Amino acid sequence: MSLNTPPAAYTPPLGRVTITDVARIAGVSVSTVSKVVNGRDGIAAATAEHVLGVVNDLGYETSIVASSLRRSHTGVIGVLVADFEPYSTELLKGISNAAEGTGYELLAYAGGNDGKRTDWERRSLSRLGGTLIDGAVVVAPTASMASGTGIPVVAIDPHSGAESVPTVDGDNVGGARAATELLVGLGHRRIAYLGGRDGLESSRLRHAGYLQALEAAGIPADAKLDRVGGYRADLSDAPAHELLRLPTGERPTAVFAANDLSALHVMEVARELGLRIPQDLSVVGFDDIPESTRSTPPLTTVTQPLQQMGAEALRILLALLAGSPVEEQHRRLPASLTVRESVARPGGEPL
Amino acid sequence: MSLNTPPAAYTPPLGRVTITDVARIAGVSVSTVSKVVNGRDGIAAATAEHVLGVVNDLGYETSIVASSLRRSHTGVIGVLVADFEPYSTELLKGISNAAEGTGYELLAYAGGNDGKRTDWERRSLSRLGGTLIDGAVVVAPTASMASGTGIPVVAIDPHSGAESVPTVDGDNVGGARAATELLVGLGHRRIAYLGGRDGLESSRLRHAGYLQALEAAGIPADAKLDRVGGYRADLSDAPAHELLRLPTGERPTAVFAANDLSALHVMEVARELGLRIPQDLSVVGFDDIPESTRSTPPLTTVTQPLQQMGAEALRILLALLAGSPVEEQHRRLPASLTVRESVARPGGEPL
DNA sequence: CTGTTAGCGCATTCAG
DNA sequence: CTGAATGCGCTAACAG
Repeated sequence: MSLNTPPAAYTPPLGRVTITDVARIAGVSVSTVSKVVNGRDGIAAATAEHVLGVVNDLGYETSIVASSLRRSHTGVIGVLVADFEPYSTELLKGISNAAEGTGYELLAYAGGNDGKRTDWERRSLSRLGGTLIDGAVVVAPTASMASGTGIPVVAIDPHSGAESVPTVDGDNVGGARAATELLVGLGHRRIAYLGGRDGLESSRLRHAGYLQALEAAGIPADAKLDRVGGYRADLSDAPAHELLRLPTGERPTAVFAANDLSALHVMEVARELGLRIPQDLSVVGFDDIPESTRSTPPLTTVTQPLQQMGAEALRILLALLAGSPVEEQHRRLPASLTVRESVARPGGEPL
Repeated sequence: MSLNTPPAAYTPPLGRVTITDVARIAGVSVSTVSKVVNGRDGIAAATAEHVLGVVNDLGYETSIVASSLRRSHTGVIGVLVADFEPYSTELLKGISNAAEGTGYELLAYAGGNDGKRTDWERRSLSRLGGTLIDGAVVVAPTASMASGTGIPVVAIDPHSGAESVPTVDGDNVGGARAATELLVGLGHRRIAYLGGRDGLESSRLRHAGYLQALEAAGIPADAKLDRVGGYRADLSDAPAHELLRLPTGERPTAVFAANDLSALHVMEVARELGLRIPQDLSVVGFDDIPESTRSTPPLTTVTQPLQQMGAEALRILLALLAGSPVEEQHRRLPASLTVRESVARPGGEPL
């Protein structure tokens, strides 16, 4: 069959197989291959079959890059994070589960790990949007993403300030208050707070919950015990050392850290300084990442339904992509306290 | 200044800001903007400054898609996974840490969650490679990726059979043998095996380790106790039920599952069937994902240095990208047994 | 120093 | 039913 005979000028594809390679080997035009691959009709059955055979032989796949440049949609949803750490990967698991069976593929992009850049979310969105991805879930953006692109966006754990995109978060105030109340109830009075990243609404709200609980208990807020850990282990190192090196009598008997990552680091610093947990220091975190059960002792923390939050964000994004109006702009999921062995009464008596 | 006056035909950018928008508003040509943005020299300082001003005002970022189509490299490394689950996200954390400061950004792509497709790795590689990403780390590919593209590739937990790409894995045989020996040492004789995904070398090797340990102990292998769970909770459900519903006397007193995900599911099924762990059934997993400490009781498992494996894969890939010869084609990291509360002697006596 | 031209791989008109 | 032409946003030659 002459169709199967490669033309004289045939060059075996060395690197990536392109649509041109397929066309040349199949002996048809590029546009015919495109139509066959995309299932457009108006192609003779015999031609289609033959082309598909070549496609299969060569292992051709349309380049998402080239096609997205030309097309308006790609069937790919982006998940934009600063970094792949326990919090964002937990959301990712939830998003991934929820994406199953929707026909969309997932592309997670970490564009913030170069350090100094603060507007990674707008930057990433701009770099990928409009072409590569049809929509995006942005995790913990610290800046507005307005004017970034025209694609639909949903934010998880949004930044402070007005934002026009739908958001998903947990009950930050309630969770923080519950965590602080637990410590107060145990008899702690010097309860330090290791805050989150500036610019994030969750950071502001957890701080507010902490202060509310102190006030309700009649405990005056002490600026010396109120630090910022930036939600990260490295940024928590200095403030944790400062807090735990305060002279006895001033040193906190408990630390409520704004997320688990910084709480776990507080525990490390405590161990380093010879403080026993929970006898000498109680520690509470926020998020309940899987790692929170791996420490010794396991960490008491505020449980957020992270995977569910991710799934919810994807659900909203899919609705947006389908053109359905979004019923609620802010979806808040409940948080609950999970008590493990990192807390005790000030003296060290167990619960 | 006339340069700042938009030309008559000015249209405000609605969706994404393109290089053309910037050029038009800055009153220069597209190529001039390109040169400025990419820091090429041969541009008057004043022009550069002016263009950068417009770029900033408009929040322009070069589209990774368009530029990658033209350029040979993108500064982005792809991590290709079937799915975002605890195993792959743990690797992702390690890769992400190792990528910090290298100048590369990370793009994780889940192309296998559409179900029936088995050759997701070649497909994803073909869709992204050659253009979007400079190199790729492929997690648990079950098929060869040869001829997919021309970019360098490193595989973690590779498929069975000859593969030309460098690979990283853990000590599967040794780990599986240690796990089985633990159970044998406790006095178990009916030790079931819940195998991994066919096509993966790790699956084959863990099975081999299990059989080796049985043979060394003089315990005949029993086909009825040797099942396949596909490394996934859903695929483990039926075989787990079958194993645990065997009549007393035939029912295994211990299950060694090929990964933690299936081991955790075995524990769920056991609970559902009213079997107590570890009194009625001992369970051991493989991987030591963070979730393995969250179960009650915590799971005994074979610890693989997952994050380190990810970091190692990235290190090799970077060497490949830099053109350095790779010293070893197969990098195997040690595995060790981590005993938690999910195992006991057959009778149920604690350790 | 700056603008013009030519494609990267592909999908989409519009003619044959 | 199929092929040739056009352009997506961008960069790299090459002119001016």
